Amino acid sequence: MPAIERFAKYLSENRLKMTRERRAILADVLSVRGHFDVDDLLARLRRSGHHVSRATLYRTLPRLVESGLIHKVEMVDGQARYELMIGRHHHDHMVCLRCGTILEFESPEVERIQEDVCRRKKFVMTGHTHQIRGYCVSCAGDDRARALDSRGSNVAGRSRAGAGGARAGGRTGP
Amino acid sequence: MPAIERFAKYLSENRLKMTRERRAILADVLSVRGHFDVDDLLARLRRSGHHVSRATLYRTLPRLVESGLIHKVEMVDGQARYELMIGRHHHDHMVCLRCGTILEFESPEVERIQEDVCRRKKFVMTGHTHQIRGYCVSCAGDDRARALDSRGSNVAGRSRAGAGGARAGGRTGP
DNA sequence: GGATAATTGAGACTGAGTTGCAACTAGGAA
DNA sequence: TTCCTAGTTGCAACTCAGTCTCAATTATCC
Ligand SMILES: [Zn+2]
Ligand SMILES: [Zn+2]
Ligand SMILES: [Zn+2]
Ligand SMILES: [Zn+2]
Repeated sequence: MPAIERFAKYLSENRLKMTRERRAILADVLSVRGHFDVDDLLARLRRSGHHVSRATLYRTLPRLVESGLIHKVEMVDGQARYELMIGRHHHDHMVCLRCGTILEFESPEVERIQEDVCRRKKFVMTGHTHQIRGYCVSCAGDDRARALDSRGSNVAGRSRAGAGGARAGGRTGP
Repeated sequence: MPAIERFAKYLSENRLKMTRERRAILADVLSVRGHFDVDDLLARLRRSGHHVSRATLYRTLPRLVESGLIHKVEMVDGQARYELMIGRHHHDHMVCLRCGTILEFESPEVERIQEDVCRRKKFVMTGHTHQIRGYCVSCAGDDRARALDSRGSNVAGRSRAGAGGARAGGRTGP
């Protein structure tokens, strides 16, 4: 089933409306591969001439998540990312502290162990977050790398471009 | 080596000073078992008659982390926790979405797999975060549980006591 | 073509955490 | 011990992601 149709179905099933804004957001989301954040999305929307307010975007993303079209990646650095989940299945992430690159990994073994642990502790798991921090190939070996994290305030190069005005930042994740 | 001495060593090695505030914070941190957040700590400090500003607390915690005495647990819900690490080793966490209880687990197997993955992707790992969300024994089976998370905005019962004034909240994490 | 409930945008607000700055103080030098 | 200076503190203003309020707008059902 086409994404737009799937979203429409989800909406009508929940007595929600298919608005121009929601259509624009979905269209944009479908056009990106990889992980993106709210600012990325907003910048692209504006560039393509759509007027969607930040509030509306923040209100729509959870709908797209609930409809199963995208997935929210709650980053520990406090900046959530999203990714298209159509035809994909669960995986976890590795984040480069210098360039921001996000790699993916999956391990049925780890998933199994998680369930074992939960069973043992009688814990009902509803979700999990598993992120590896460090430096990707092209950033490792760099001077700035090393040290930081593990012990110490692990906050390194955020990709946030300084930005000029209040919240106009245009980011373009690698 | 006693904690206070270890901290003093760390401080002098870094040309930092052992102030009354730092001593009070360390003493308090040493008196707690389990995971605590900044508000917990601040409330206890005030209760025990110490005047330590929020800013100072935020400035001191990274020092305690760097000295290896405590560890920062970056929660995905945006509220960092800390825990004493003296005589302990690495572990990860399970967080109850209803009561806030934090359980711990450790799996050498998972840690090994992580390293394998990194080796394979030529990623230099400096740290990781692995958190399982769900419901603990006493909260599972409850009505409010179920649904939420996994798909949908996984935000459930934060332990935050309503609190009256601006930031006076007294929390007492289980 | 309405009626009506959902939606939108703007801006105020929240909450965790950070920062600039003037006053203060630990701790080595004299 | 007294001085001197770099480090420290508290406060308040600020940042930043995200949420909320509310009047105006609009999709959908009849
Ligand atoms: Zn996983
Ligand atoms: Zn991914
Ligand atoms: Zn681990
Ligand atoms: Zn722990």
